[in-house]
Amino acid sequence: MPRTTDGDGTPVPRRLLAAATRLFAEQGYDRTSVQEIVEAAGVTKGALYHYFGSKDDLLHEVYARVLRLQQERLDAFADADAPVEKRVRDAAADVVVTTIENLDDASIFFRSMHHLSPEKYRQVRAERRRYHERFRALIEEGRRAGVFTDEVPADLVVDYHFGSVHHLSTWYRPDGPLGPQEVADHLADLLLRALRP
Amino acid sequence: MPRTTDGDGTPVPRRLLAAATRLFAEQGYDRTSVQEIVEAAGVTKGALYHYFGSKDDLLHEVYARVLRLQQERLDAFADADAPVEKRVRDAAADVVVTTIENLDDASIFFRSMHHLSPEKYRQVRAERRRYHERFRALIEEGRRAGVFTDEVPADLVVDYHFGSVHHLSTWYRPDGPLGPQEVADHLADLLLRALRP
Amino acid sequence: MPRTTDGDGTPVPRRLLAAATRLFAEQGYDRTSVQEIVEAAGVTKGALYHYFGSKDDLLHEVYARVLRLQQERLDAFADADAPVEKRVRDAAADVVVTTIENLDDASIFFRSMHHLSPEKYRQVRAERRRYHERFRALIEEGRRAGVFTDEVPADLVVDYHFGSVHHLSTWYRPDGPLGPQEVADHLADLLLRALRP
Amino acid sequence: MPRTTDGDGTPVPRRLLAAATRLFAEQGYDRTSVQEIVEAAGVTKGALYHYFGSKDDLLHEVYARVLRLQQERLDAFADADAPVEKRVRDAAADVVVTTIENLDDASIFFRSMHHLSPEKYRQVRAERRRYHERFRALIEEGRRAGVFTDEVPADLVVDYHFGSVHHLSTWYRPDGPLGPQEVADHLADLLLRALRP
DNA sequence: TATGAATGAGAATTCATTCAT
DNA sequence: TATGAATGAATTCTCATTCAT
Repeated sequence: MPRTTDGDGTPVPRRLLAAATRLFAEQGYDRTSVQEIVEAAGVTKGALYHYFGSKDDLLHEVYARVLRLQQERLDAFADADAPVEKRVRDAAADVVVTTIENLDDASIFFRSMHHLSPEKYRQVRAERRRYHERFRALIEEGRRAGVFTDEVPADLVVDYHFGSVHHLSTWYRPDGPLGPQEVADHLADLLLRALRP
Repeated sequence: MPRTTDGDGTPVPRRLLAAATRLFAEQGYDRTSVQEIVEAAGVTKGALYHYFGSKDDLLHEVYARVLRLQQERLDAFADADAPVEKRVRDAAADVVVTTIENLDDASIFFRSMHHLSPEKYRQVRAERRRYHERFRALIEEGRRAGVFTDEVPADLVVDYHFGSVHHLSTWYRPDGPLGPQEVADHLADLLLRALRP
Repeated sequence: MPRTTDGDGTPVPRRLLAAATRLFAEQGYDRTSVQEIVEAAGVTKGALYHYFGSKDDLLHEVYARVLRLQQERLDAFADADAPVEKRVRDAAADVVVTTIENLDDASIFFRSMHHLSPEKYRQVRAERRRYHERFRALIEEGRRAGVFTDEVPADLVVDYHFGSVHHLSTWYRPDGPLGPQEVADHLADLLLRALRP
Repeated sequence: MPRTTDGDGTPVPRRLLAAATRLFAEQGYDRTSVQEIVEAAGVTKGALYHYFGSKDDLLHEVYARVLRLQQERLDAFADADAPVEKRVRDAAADVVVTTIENLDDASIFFRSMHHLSPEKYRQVRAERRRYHERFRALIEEGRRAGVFTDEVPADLVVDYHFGSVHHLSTWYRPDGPLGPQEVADHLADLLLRALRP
C-alpha cells in the first residue's frame, strides 16, 4: 500500500493543500515558509516537491479550486429559471455566503494573486474575467428587460459589488453580530437597491 | 553643507519614502529588498537606517501619510455646510478620486497591512476605525433626517462602499475609458441610489 | 513476457547506459540527475536501481566499456606483424579515430573520472595504466631498434600523444574541415616526426 | 578600519579566491559547496556574496586570473627579439612551467569550464581563442621562414601541444622524477622535433 | 550624516536512494 | 522485474540589520 495517506486517512496532497491554505491566509504567502507547510501537514519537504512543482504551484492550486467552485455556482444561479431580478439577487447573495464560508481562500485570493508566476497570473486573471463577464451579462439582461437602471456602466456595477465581496475578509468575523446569510442578504439588497431604475 | 538633499533637491527621507512606496506597490512589501529601495533612492543602507528604524518603519510612514490625508479630507467634506445627502455624495466621490490619484498607496494599503509589526498594525487599525466611524456617523445622520433608508445596517453600508474603493487598485487603469472623476461620480451615485428609502 | 526491452527492442540496461552516456557528456556527471536519465531511457527509477547499484555505478560502466574497447584495439595493433614504426603509427592514429567516433565517452572520461568512488577510481586508473604501459613498450621497442630517438623519456612521449587525444573533445567538431581519419593521420604524423632520431 | 583583512592580513576576497581555487582543484566545482569555501576562508556566506555574485562568479575569477597571466607571458615571449625557432621553444616551455607551477588552476581550467554560465563561458572561450591565435601566428611565422614544416595544419600543431599541456594536471606529480623545467624542456623539444621540415 | 563590509539565520529547491507493493 | 511515493540531508542564495569609521 503506497503511503499516500497518513494516520488520519487524508491523502498527502490534500493535506498539504489544506495546510498551505490556512497558513497563506493567516500569514500571507511570502511569510509562510515551505518548512511550515510541511510541518503542518506532517510530511517532509521532499513529499511536497513530489506533488507540487513549487511553492507557487501550491498557491495556484488553491486558486484553481476556488475559481472552479465559484464559477460553477454562478453558472447555476445565472441559468436558473427565474426572473432576472431574482437571479441577480440570488447570485449576488450566494457569492457572499460562499466567500464567508471560505474566508481563508478569499484572503489569499485578494492578497496573494500577485505572487503567482506571470504565466499563472495571466491564467487566473483570464478565469476571473470569465466570471466577471458572466455576472455583467446578467446585469445587462436585467437592464434590457427594463428592471435595472442604465445610468451606471454595467462593468462598474459588477466591480462595485465584488469590491464589497473582496472586502469581506477584511472585516467579517464569524463571531460578529451578523451571520453569513444575513450579510449576504443585506449586500444583495444594497446591490438591487442601487440598480432600481 | 549637509547633504540632506541631492541633485534634485529632494530631501533624503522623502526620496526614500517615494522609492519605497513605488516599489512596495509594484512588487509587494516582502518582495522588495532594502537594497532595492536605497538604490532607487540613490543612497546607501546606512542612510536609510539613519532616518528609519527598520523596513517596517518605512511601510508605516507610507500608511501614516495616506491616513492623515484621507482623514483630513473626510473631515472637511463631512463638516461642510450642505445637506447631508450632498455631503455624503461629495465625501464618497472624493475618496474615490484621491484613491485613484494615489493608487500606489492604495495597493500597498490593502495588500501589505498585515506586514506591519503588531503594535503598528493596531495603531493603523485604530486610525482606520476613526475614519470608518466618521463616515458611518454621516450615514446615520442622513438616516435620522429621513433621507436614507434604514433597512441596511450603517456599518455594512460603509463597508460596502469602501470595499469598492479598495477594489479600485485591482481594476482601475489610468488609460481606461473612465477618468477618476467619472468613476467617482458613478460610484457615489451607486451608493446614494442604494441609500434611497 | 519480461519487459527487458521496449518498443525499440533495446534492453533496458543498455538503454539506460546510452542515455547516461549522452547526458553525462552533455551536462557533466554532477549536473545530470537520476531522474533525467530514467526519463531519457523511458523507464522509472526503480528500474535503474534494479540494474545498477548507484549512479556512480553507471559511470563506471561507461568507463569499463571504453577501456575494454581501447585496450583491445591497442593490443591488436601492437601485436600486428609489421615494422614497429608502422605499428606505432597505426595505433596512434586508431586511438584518435575511435576517440572521435566516441567523443561523448571521451568527454566523460577526462572530465568525470574524479567522480568515481575511490575504489572504482583506483580500478580505472589501473586499467588506464596498463594501456599506457603497452603503448610505452611499443615506443621503447622502436627506440631499441634505433628507429626512434631516445632523447626524450618514453613515458613523456606517451603522455604527449595522449594529451592531444584527450584534448580532442575540447576542439574537434564533426562539421569542421577535417574528418576523423585526416586528424588521426596528422596527429600520428606529428608523433612520428617527433620521434625521428 | 573596515575589516577587509583578518588575522593574517590577507584581504577577504583574495582569501576566498584562494580557498575556492584549492577546493575546486581538489574536488571539482560541483563537489565543492559554498559552505566549504567560506569555512576554508574563515568568513561567512554573506561575505562571499558581498564580493562575488555567485559561486559561478568565483570560478570565473579564477579563470580570469590564469588567462591574463598566460596571455601576458605568451605575448612577452612571442615579441622577444630572437629567431622564431627560439621564440616558439621558449613560449612552449614557459607555458609548461607556469602550468605546473599553477597545477590547481590548470585542473580547474580543463575540468570545470563547462560549469560557467553560458555568457561567461563564451567570454572565456574568446580569450582562450586569442591565446591560441597568437601561438598559431608564431608557428606560421616559422613556417614562412622555412624553419618549420608545413605538412601539418598549424591549428592542429597548436592543439597538439596544448593537449599535452592540459594533460599535465592528470599525470604530473611534484614529487615525481622530473622537475617543471625538465618536463618543459622535453615537451618543447618534442614540439620542435615534430616541426622540423 | 553617511558608508559599506560583514553577519547569521533562514529561504526554496534538488536529489540519490529506499522500500512496500 | 518494476513502480513511484517518500525521505532527509545538502545546496545555493537572500536579506534585514549592525557597526567601526
